[in-house]
Amino acid sequence: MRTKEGNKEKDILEAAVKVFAESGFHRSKISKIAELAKVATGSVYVYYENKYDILRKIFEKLWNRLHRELTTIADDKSLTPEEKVDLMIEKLVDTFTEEPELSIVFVNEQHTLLEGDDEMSVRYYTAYYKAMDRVFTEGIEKKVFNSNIDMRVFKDFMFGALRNIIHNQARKTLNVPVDKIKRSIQIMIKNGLKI
Amino acid sequence: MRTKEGNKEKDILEAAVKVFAESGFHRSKISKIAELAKVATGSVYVYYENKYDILRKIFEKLWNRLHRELTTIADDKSLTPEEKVDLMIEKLVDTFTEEPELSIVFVNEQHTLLEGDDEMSVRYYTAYYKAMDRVFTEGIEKKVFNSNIDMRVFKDFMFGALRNIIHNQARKTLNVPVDKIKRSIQIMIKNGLKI
Amino acid sequence: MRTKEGNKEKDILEAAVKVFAESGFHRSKISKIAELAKVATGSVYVYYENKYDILRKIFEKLWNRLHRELTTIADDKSLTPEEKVDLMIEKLVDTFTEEPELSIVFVNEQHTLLEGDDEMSVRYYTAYYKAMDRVFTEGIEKKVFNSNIDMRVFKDFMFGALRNIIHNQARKTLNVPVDKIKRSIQIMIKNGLKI
Amino acid sequence: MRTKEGNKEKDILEAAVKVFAESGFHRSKISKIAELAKVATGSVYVYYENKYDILRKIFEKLWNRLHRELTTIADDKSLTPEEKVDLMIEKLVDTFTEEPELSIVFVNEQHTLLEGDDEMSVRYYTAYYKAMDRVFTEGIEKKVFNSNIDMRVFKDFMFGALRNIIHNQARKTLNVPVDKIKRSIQIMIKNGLKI
DNA sequence: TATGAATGAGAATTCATTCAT
DNA sequence: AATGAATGAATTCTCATTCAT
Repeated sequence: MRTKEGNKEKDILEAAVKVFAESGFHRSKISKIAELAKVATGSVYVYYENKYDILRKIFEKLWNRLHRELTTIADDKSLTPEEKVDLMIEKLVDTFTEEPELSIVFVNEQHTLLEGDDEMSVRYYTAYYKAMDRVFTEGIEKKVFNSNIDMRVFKDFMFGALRNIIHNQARKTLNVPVDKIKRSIQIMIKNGLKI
Repeated sequence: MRTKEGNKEKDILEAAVKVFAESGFHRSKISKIAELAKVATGSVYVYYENKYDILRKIFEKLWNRLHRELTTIADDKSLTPEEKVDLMIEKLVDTFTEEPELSIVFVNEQHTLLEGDDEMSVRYYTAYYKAMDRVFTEGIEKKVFNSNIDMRVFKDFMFGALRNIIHNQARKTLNVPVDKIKRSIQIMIKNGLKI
Repeated sequence: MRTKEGNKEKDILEAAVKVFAESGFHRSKISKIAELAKVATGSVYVYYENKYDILRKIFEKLWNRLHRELTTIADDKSLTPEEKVDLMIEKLVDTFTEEPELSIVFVNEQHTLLEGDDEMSVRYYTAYYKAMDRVFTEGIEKKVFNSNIDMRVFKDFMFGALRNIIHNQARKTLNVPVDKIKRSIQIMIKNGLKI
Repeated sequence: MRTKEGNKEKDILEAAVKVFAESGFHRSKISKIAELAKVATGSVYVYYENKYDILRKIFEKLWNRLHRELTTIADDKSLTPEEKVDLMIEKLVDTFTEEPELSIVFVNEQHTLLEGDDEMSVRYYTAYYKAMDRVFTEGIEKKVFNSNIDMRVFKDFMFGALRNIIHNQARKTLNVPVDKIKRSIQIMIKNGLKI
């Protein structure tokens, strides 16, 4: 039986996530990715322009997904800003917890991506940060969030915090149940450290 | 005898920070580092075993410094846990703000380091996280910090948040006055998002 | 698919024999070997692990051949020990005379090989010396060879003598017709062996 | 106490023999030789032009010694040709047995020497082979050696045989008492040479 | 499309040699 | 003479990419 042709592109992408997570982008060999995807080396170039293009596609796919999900939450009129923050944290933690290898690549190769292509970082902020922006701004307007906090700092803060937790979770450095993680983050973000 | 002229060892390390920050570890050429340090290519190998060894030394030096500074704060008996957190944030933001290139390398090449050498990550947690541990634990004991927050999550959270902010600041992506950054973080950490 | 064109593996090996004979192993450049084999530098590494691996393969091939040929003679029941010695000398002189460059490499790089890999020298004695052993022992038993001669000394003696003659012949230092060489050696070896 | 200055030159040469024997000429580092000679790297160049020059001096010294000793034997009018051959073998085996490292260098690096300098090989034959020549010719004239043996083949034969035995003895591959070695060689050479 | 053999540019590293002291 | 820090030329090997089939 011949497998569906349409699978090769996906197989390669999934193999790449594994290999990039394991060895880092620069140490990863195309031949290794091909082997894992059960495809010939040359076939990789049928679906992707070059090695860097594979990385770009990995990020694009993930960003699109996150954008869609976070936007849905941000735009939900039945939720308060606080509930939105809660849900966004939950969604982000879940997404990366389900695909640890993807989250490792996402964290480790962010700068690899940005070094190569600047137009990328623009889309990234556009697609990914905008939803957070809106929730934060809404919270300020509704006077439930502290206006002394700079919005840009908040976004980077929250994103960096999540990133690191997710990453250490994926690398098995941190070993805390997912629910405990979510709750801890939610408390810190919303209420801070203090009782 | 030809005695040591100037301080080549230091010159090379500083040049490496610049080059690594600019191009990333893997794309950086030893020849470029040597050129910037005004030294012959071969001289790099008089002082460092190989390219990776340079990176290791950069991290070691930084970790030692952070360890010393954070420990001093954590051990200061005249301070409350809340004041300690404030000071630690201030110290970290200052340290990296003063050396943006160093902070870029610190964030971007963390995984390059960990891939190559596992014993490294142990020292890293030991030297760097321990101070935060103590302050957090002290806060819980003195009932000023929320015991529903998991300590490990807190450490990764705070570190990741700081890391990302510092990094974006260094990359000029974020453009907020240092004081505003510090204050925003301090509020979020201590009081959370809510008013 | 791009199928194998010609026999690059063999071309590279033959080019290597020429280059090693000319310049010695350590002074030989892979690029030079590739050039002579009409192949790209990188192609050498498709077929051989590294430079040293090429040398190993050269020796392996030769040893296998000598082993086969000498064993055939040693096992021939229609021959007396003296006739066997005669034939072995003839075969060895012929083999190396036909491929002077190979014989130069064989002599000059023996120690290069042994330095790098010890398991090699074992195979070498096993495959190569065993045939001589048997003939010598047979001659002692049949009382046609002098038992005052130590077998190990005899083997090293005969092998070293042949090696040097062959080598100088190949280097054009010695300039004696092949038949004269064979006859001279046969007289020396056999009259010396006789009781 | 300061050691005699005159020793450095000798110390370096002796250290070089050890290092060359251990690692082969090309893999040997000047720094290693200097270290073993308890001398600074730069000092090696006070006494020797370059690495190759050290090797040359090692060979020159040995050749001079062998030349002197073999010539004395060859010119001794109280000895028969057969006795001379006996004594020459004894002298050669003794010389190399006493200094195994020297004999390893002598065998292994012969071609290194010849590749670099052709004038050398001339001196080598002159100084080293001439004595053998005379004894062999004398034996033929006195009708005690077999005139069917080509003189050039005989020299290469004997030299190669000795070389290999000495070498394997030094490398501990061959493990036969020195007296047994001498006697075996003497029997083979002389009985083979007799009419 | 699919293949995998072939390519060759590129970079790290080594180490003999130099030279300022 | 003695030193050892500094040099930089030289070469192996890697691996993304191409291309003939």
